[in-house]
Amino acid sequence: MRDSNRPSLEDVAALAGVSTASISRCINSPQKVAEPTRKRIQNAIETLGYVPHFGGRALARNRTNTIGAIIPTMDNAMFASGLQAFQETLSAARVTLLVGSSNYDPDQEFDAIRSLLSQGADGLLLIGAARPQKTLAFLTQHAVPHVLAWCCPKTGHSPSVGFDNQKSGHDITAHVLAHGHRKLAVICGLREGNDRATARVLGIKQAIARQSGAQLLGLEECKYSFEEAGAAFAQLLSKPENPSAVICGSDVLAVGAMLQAHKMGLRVPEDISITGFDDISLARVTTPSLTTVRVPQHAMGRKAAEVLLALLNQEHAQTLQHELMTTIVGRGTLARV
Amino acid sequence: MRDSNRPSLEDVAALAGVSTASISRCINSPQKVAEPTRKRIQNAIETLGYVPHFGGRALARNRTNTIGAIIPTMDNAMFASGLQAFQETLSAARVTLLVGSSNYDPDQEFDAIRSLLSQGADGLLLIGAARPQKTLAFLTQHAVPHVLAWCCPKTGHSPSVGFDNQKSGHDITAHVLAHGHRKLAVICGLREGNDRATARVLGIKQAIARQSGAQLLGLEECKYSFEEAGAAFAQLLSKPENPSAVICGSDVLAVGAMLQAHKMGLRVPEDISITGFDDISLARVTTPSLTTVRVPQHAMGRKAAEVLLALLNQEHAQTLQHELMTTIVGRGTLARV
DNA sequence: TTAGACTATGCAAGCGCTTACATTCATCTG
DNA sequence: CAGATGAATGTAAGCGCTTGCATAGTCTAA
Repeated sequence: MRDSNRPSLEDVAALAGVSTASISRCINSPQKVAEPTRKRIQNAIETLGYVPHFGGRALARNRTNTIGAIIPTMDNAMFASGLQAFQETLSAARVTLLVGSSNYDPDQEFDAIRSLLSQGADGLLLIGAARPQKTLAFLTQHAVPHVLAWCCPKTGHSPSVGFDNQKSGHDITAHVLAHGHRKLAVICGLREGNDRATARVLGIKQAIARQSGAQLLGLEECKYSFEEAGAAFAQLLSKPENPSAVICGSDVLAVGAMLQAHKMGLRVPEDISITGFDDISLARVTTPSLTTVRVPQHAMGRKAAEVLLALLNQEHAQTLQHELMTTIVGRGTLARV
Repeated sequence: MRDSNRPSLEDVAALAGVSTASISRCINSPQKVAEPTRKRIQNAIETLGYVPHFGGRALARNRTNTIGAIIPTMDNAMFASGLQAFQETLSAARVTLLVGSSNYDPDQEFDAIRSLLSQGADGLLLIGAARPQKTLAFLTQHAVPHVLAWCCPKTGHSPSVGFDNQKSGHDITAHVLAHGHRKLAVICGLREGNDRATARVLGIKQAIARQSGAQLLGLEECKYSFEEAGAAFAQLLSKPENPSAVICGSDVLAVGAMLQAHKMGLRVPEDISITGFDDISLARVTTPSLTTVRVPQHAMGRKAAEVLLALLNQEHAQTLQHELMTTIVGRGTLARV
């Protein structure tokens, strides 16, 4: 049954006294329509309040101009500004962003992929490189254009835009060691299925191994929440020997640790140093503000969008793997010992 | 040109040896298809990796099972958890959420509305009740199902799920006054086109007016950013007479003010009290943590989704205006004088 | 046994749009 | 001035799916 409220191309055509084809052309490539006709058509569109029907268009074009992004979580701001930049860039290209979340669960990610595709997404943004065979097979079978972000896989042939998590983990640790710390501890996110967290820890361990006299007193895995990070921090400090610095795999963890330190009467950084990772806005808000690793989220999101758009337009990209650099932001939570 | 990668209903039908109609039925109302046929069809779907074509479906059904939400900003977490709850509820009903943002600009909001509708949104979530005639006319003309959130308009007949901003502004101010403060100042968001901010300030002024001896020493409007709020705070404290408490229209503003106070060597709350509004996660992170107004974001988002879904299913709702209650969360930034 | 009631499936007409191709008409060229 | 050229517009065939209606097959009850 025809929805009487919604004017169709045909209605516009009738009002403007032209064929539907002209209307379509007028909308999609105005230069193909003569000036006076165009004016008449635009008037008709205006008066009817015509909005093209998405389904009809998608069907005829076999393209939705929609792309999907699957983010592990929206709970914290870890991916927010990258996603924002991604979205802005897409928006400029008149492409709509559809967001799904995986909850750090490969199965949920798979579902999200199916769901976004069934919503008509022309391409996908995925976080990280590690995923089960089933997912990879699905992406291949359907030839889904996609780009990986927040990582820079040395293997595989998916386009990617990201940074070297392992190297960054190494760097911040070297930075902490350079401040004289030797007894370290780590709080990281759950590593299973999370290649970024895994790589960061690898880098941290590597840096510690390279520094004589340095030791890793403990490592706690937990979800990215203040509460769990607080508990992890307490756990690390319940052992006979206390670390002088706790390196955290994310700002959220670091802030959770700081909150807990405060509860336990420990001063940061006088009694214990804490570092984060990501440099989300949270990092500037705490007292003292957080020494952390700045991830070029904005550039990453933007570049990822550009790569994906190029992919959809069948442009042949030169570079498939884009590696961006992280930097260390020295603020107040790291003391010299 | 047919995309060879993508199996269509017809392909599945051929493989399963049935008509396309049966496949469609098997997907949309399995009970209408006999057990053995269903099995065969499911097999075929599986082996081909069939995913229904969104456009085709949307066209045939004239419904996308997609709804749009237009949020003023995604920069901060002000709307995050409400939106999260909204999305979860929709998700459970197999409806996809499309998010747009307006940047607190009515024109951008109008564009976002058009854009989401042209993306096929079946309905919309909008924040606040104040919008230009042009927008209202458009919504009416197209008979767009929508619900307003974060507000509870006494007038107009759009369904809404929200709270009384004015009353909440009044309440937190009364709370501050009850702590003995008499010299107050306010930092609020830009009020033009923002009925929530406007109402909150109205409530604040009302409460001050009702308390003899209380005065409003200054009011600064600024964008919702730490920096601008910091500048606003500095401005308020540059006058001959200093407030003993600064009431902020949002946690973001309050945190910006706290950061600035810290820079200026003022202790919170010993030297100056600060209150927020919203109770986003930020509020727990500062030292001391923020006294603020808790907005029932989760309940609001969930309820809004329920109302909107009911609307789309043509169910006749009893109540159209849902008002939820806010509460005051006393934490560390409000001192007694 | 057979009419009647169901159930399971197929047929085919759209849904609103895009676009290859056809047509018309004005303009130019030799 | 006939024919060629090209710009502007129209015609109509799908795109992949849903669904009302038709049909075939199965079961029940008198």
